[in-house]
Amino acid sequence: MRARVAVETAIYAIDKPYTYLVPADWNPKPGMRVLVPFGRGNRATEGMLLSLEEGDGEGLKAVAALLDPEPLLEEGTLKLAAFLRERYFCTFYDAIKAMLPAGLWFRAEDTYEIVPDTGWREKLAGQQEQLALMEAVEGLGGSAAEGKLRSLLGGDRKAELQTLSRRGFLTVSRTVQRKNLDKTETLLSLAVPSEEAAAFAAAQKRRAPMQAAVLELLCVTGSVSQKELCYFTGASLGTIKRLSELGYVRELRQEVLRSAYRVSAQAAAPLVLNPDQREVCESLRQRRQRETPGVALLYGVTGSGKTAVYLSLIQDCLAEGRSAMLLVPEISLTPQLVELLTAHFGTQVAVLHSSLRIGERYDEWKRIRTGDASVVVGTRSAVFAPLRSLGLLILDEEHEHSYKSENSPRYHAREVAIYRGNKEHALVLLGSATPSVESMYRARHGQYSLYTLMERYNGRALPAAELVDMKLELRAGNGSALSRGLRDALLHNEGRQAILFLNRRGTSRMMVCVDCGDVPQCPNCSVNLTYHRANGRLMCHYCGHSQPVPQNCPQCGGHLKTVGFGTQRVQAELEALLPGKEILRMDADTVTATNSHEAILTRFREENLPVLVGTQMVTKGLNFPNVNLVGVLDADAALYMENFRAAETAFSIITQVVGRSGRGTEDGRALIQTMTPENPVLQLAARQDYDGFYALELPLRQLRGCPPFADLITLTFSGPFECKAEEASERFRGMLEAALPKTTLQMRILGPAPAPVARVCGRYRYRLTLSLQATREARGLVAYLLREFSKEKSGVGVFADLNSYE
DNA sequence: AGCACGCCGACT
DNA sequence: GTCGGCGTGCTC
Repeated sequence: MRARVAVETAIYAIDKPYTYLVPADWNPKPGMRVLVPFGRGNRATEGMLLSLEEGDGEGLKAVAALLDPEPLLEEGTLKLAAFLRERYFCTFYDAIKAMLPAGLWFRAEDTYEIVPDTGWREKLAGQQEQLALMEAVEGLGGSAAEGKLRSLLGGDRKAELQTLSRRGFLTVSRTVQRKNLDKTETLLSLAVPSEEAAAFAAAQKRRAPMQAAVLELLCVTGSVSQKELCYFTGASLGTIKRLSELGYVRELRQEVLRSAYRVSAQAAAPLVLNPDQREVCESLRQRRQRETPGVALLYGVTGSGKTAVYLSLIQDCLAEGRSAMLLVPEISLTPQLVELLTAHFGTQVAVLHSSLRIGERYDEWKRIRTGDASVVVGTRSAVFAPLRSLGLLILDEEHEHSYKSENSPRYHAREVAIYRGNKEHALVLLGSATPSVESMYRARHGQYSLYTLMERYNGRALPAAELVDMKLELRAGNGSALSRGLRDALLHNEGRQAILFLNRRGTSRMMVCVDCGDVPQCPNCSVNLTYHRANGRLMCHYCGHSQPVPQNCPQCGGHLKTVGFGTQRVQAELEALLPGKEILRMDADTVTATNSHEAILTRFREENLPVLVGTQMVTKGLNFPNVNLVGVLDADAALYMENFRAAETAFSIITQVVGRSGRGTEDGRALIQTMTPENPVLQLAARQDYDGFYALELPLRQLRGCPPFADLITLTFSGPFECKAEEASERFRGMLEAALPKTTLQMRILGPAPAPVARVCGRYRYRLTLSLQATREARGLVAYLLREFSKEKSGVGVFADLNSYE
């Protein structure tokens, strides 16, 4: 038998199924991991068994070992990995690593062993480095793992170790081990009838009171975990061992799951749907019953109750014995949603997101796989959750950028959800108050079905939003962050609350020299260093470079001062405006581990503080019934981004924050401060006019050859020399232009141009952008050229990104 | 990307 | 002669 295997170490240029011989009496199945010899050196390498075929293995290497007793991936999941590989220009292993929890991975390590009687001591005389290495191995008992040597001697000893093994002084062997083992606990129970145990306990009471206590507890409870038993009785492990030896107690090892979330304390309030919601639910329910339910877009204004629709549909799904997933952009911003789901569905809910510890994540994954959990709520990567008989996939806030992965595989969770929904006959429901232009286009052109919820909760009207011209404020001598109108509104808002939003990309701070204006830059990247208060250091978000804050400006020796992104200044202005009132601030500095996003919002609501000022974070979160005033302090910031989605993002953010106002009993008000009040995107956002925005944006997308009319493939070339990176992208353009006439493809090629962040980790980056229909043929051509390019060994790396958000 | 093979200069 | 530096080409 022969096996087709995807190999872990294969890079993109050589990634393909490799064929190996399988020994006759083995029982391999597709989806199992294997160990195979790979490359000239026949290094033991992890691989994934893709398929099996009949035939002899003439001239083939043989699979060395099966690593899994049962398949880890099913047929469908293997196909999904192939889909990711083909669509997002990644290797097979990149794809499966994104799909599986980290706890499953094996770690390979080389162990070096001294070959006896080689006379290495004499032959290496004078070669200090190598001699030291050999002696270190000898000191460790003649055999040492690479990691151990590295920590002992420091630095990378790979080259020297290789030389020593080539010269025959050392042998190398490879061990492959699971990184995270399943957590188990020992369960104890009585090994004898309880009467007998009780009698023994009574007899032992004087001489061995601990033994008696253990047995008495076991008589009452039947079986208890060893940890709990020790905790409640104060017994030591020795006591238990002794009882086990005496034959009174039986030990049983059992797997336990680490769960990150506790079950909700309160029971769920029954779901009450208004007539609109009920109608949408009913219609979606029918759609879900179809053989191919397809994709539905639920367009519902802020506060129209999309969540209730989600819950109702999930409920139905479970009642039918099918499972469901709910994806959210960022779980830490939506703790109330997780709470709501656990209140309704209890332990059936599994939560998956990036800040879970590896073990927790792995355990949630296992609960899903075994069917113990049938509702998954999670961020982007939860779209791969191994739910069986999936009936429903929901993407809440489907327009959010966090659904797009920024590293390989650069997938979009929406696209993966649609793929899965299609294959597994499950309904995909995209929800948003400001749908992405792509999704709305598809909904209006019949590719998706469109459902609308226009009625706001409690029938509240949308807040009245006004654009405030900040140019006029400046002319009137008001240089502060708050316009006169906003000051006035804040002063006459007695007893009510206001949210002020400072729209800055990112949420970080930097340092600037007050004398020469210099801003410390990262030595490796073309970005400003950001100041981290927690460790008092300047750090780079791209490469991780970190340095202490300099005493004085490195350029002129002047004074360095941190510049907040303005929230601090606004806070000070507000304190002056409203003396004696506490002004709550929420940004990267005030949100810490102990003072969470949630804690700040809770204080705001419960203490009825007058003003909350903050960055992006204030746009998401709980509903505040007492907020009747919202201020967007610098609406322009969102508009000036290099991305074709800038307008969409700005519209969405402003609409969201304006929607925070007037959720209670009275109608709200919103003031949007801008230098360009004539900007149509801002005007439309102020009117909450999504349809108007869509009508404005769509023809621009068509004109520019952007989604939904065409796909964009971004090719990024990076290398240590700027001219080489540029030259390489120029050459790639030439390769594309030469290949195009032989195809039926149409494409527009933009660039080369320096990437928005031109240097990262000391590597210069250039970009080509292709505007085309990303058909199979087009992707195939790009993939082919990427492989050809990599073979050139130009010293320039390249990656492709389909419909990038960067 | 690794890794081995091979050719060439330096040193024993 | 032997060792190691670096260029080249392949990975079932």
